[in-house]
Parts: sequence; C-alpha cells; structure tokens
Amino acid sequence: MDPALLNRVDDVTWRIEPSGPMHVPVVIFADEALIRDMDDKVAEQARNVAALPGIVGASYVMPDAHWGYGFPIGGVAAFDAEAGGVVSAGGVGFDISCGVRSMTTGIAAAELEHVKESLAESLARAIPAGVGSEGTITLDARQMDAMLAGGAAWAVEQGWGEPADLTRIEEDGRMAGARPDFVSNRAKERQRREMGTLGSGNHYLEIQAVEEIFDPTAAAAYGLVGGQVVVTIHCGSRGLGHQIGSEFLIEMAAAAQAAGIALPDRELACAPILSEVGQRYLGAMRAGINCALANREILGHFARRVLRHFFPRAEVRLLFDVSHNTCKVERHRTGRRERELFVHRKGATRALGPGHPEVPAPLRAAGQPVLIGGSMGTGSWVLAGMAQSEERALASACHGAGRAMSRHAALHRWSGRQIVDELAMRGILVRSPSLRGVAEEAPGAYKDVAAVVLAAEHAGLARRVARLRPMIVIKG
DNA sequence: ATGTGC
Repeated sequence: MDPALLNRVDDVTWRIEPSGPMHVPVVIFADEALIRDMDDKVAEQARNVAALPGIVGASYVMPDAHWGYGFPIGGVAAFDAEAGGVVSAGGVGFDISCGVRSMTTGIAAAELEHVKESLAESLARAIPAGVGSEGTITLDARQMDAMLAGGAAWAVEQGWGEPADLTRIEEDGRMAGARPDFVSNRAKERQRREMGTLGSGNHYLEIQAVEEIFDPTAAAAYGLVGGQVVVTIHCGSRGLGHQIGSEFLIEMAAAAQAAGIALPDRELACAPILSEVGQRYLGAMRAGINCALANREILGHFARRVLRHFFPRAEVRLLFDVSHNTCKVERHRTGRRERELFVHRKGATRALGPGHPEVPAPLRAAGQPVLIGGSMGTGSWVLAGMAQSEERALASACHGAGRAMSRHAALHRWSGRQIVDELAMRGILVRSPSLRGVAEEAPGAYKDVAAVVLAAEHAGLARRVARLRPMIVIKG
C-alpha cells in the first residue's frame, strides 16, 4: 500500500476520510514499513466495511492486517442496531471464535530440554491434528447441544479441564445467548468427532520458553517467569464454525438484498442486527463461540495431562484465553455518547486496559492479556491492553504476525522438509501430519511479528509484557 | 479456516 494514498496522523496512525458511500473513516494502525508491505486490498476492504449501514466510529485496521473474505483479517468494526446496523458472517470469519490460550507451567525450559524429543512425540500423539482430524471424543445430539450452550464450563463439567480455568477465559468460559437450536444438523454432524482436535492451517499447539520480559510488574501478575515453560494453543470451532459461516453467508446475501443494502462486494453479505436472519446468526455464532471455548479447554486438558506425565509437579495454570474472530455486544463511548454496539473483531483481539472490571481481578491492574501468536520460527508475544485502546480502537489490538505471502507463494518457495530441518537446527521441534501445511506456514511467509507488536504499542493499543520462544510446535 | 478445490 502506498502511504501517499493515506492521511498520516502520526507515526503509527493513518486515515482515509469518508468519501462516496463511506459513513465513517478508515483508521489504520501500522508503521510506514508495515503500510508499504500491506496489500492494497486491505484499504479497499476497510473502505467497503466503512460503507455498511449503522457502522459507528471508524473501520479500524490492525498492524497485522491482510486481505480476507469481505472484511480484512485484522479488521474491527462496530455497528449500532438501532441505527440500522448489521451483523456479517464474513466480519466474524469462517473460523468462529478462533483464538489463543496460554498456560504457565512452572517448568524450567532447561529441564524440559532433556525430554524434548519424547515430549514432542507424546504431544503429537495426544493432540489430533490436520485436516479432518478426529479425536477420542464423540458427542451425541444431547451432548452436542449441552456443549454449544455451555462452552468451556461444559468441558470442565465433563472432566476435560479445571474449574479455576474458567475465570481466565473471556465470558467466564461460557458465551451467553447461544442458541444451539439455530445451528444446523449438518454443522453439528461435522463436529461430532472433532472436539479436542487442532485442525489445520495456522492452528498449533506450542511449548514455549519465556525468553524476554518487558514489563516485570505485569509479567508477575500474569505468572510469567523468565526461562519457564508456557503452553500456547491456537485453535477455533473446527468444522462446526465453518459450516455455520458458510450457511449464513448464503442466507445473508439474500437478507442484504431484501433489506435494500447495496453491497460494494458480495463477500460483505450481512443482515440487519434486528432482522430475523441477524438474530439467528448471532444465536448460532454464540453457539460456535462456545464450541471453540470448549475445544481449547479440552486441548488444554490433553496438554496438561501429557506435561504432568513428564513433570508430575508441574502446575499448569491458564493465564488467559482470548478469541479473535467474534462479534460481541459491548458498551463503548463514541463521541459524546456511550452506547451498546455489536463489535466485529476479525483477526483482532479485545484489549481491555488496566482497571477494567471485566478483566479477572488478579490481572486487572496490569490490563487484559493480549496473546499474539507469531510464526513457528519467530515466537509469540504476550501484551497487555492499554487504557487508550478503548478510545483509539474500541478496546482492540492485533492478533498475530499476519501473513505477508499467500499460501500458494509459500508452497512455491519452501519445502516442508526444509522448514522442519532448519527449525530443528535452531532447537525448534516441529511435528505435523502435513509437510505441505508446514511449507505454507513457513516463518518467512509472515510479517515481522516484533514490528507488529511495536506498532500496536506505539499506537496505544497494547504494550509488550513478554516474548516467548518456541521449543516444540504441534502443527495442523 | 475448511470432510481444503472451478
């Protein structure tokens, strides 16, 4: 993207003023180098989002943004139901409530080095991964509905997790307003054997070491200790979320037309929040959120079991679990008014600042943990939401490194074997059922995650707390 | 993202 096409507000803030059908401006948070590397399509998509009915504030773009389906990945947009605002399946993303959880362990990374190979094998056996991966859990129709209504709280009731985890999950582990009866039988059928599975693409489970600490006070509150092991899981709602997204995309294309909404791009299919289709999507999507919360809870439980086998004294505690593909009802101040908004975050994380009442009490003074998944080779980051994020971007921040290259281009450039060997030389063990998947996920296909988090910090969205170095990567 | 797909 050519920076000359944008209005530069400061080093990390850029605007496109409303023109034509746009109701609000586009606001992009990124440094100049990230802007130059960003696809022109991101600005086009963000402008299209700014033209949707009932949008409030701005069409926001995070520093890790790239081209997505309809909405950019790394996009944040809030809608006012009473002003004709819409909800969009493409604004949430196909992988409903895809997200990240990190667990601290108290294990010294140096100690783990001695068992790294066998731990990698055990994790690869315990965590089903890959396209169409199925696990050891099969749900009947009643259990499926209970899971879709209960989320991670349901998983804990079933013995796949610990009650203390729930306070460290958004929505306390259970999304209210879920309507399992609005989820199609086909979506439920696809999910029957997929609970506790990782899936494919950019999903992973990593064993990481706390490599560097930037904010000792926040790190202490988060339980992050230099040289200790952290487990991070990136996964979502698997086949169920995908099926819900696909079905509602079709329904919303018709609903938008029926509501007389002119779509600049058919991929922006949406329905008025107050319409029948809009309400049905929200109920189904919230069930999808519960599916993702339950899935990450179960995967965390499997990882915990394996770690305790190797380290019986390990205390595997959930630091936090965040979703980055959601639409949530939140109260925000825009201009002079505070009002209820439907906030779409697609490839973007909620980032509540210090003192916010929705942040769990032990973490509240530091602010909400913002977990940033990097690529396999470059590591991940833990940030903390900043007070300014509320005003700057509806309390949102980036979610990852963001792709810099298409999967196709990455396949052309690297072989999976070569990536596995190169990472092994650097002490990073990769286990995956798909070498093709590994090539697509080559570290070089991603943006510089350090530059992304620095831009987020300079923009006042989230500040750096710690950097995590990958040791073992279980890849889908 | 995805029982990967025109």
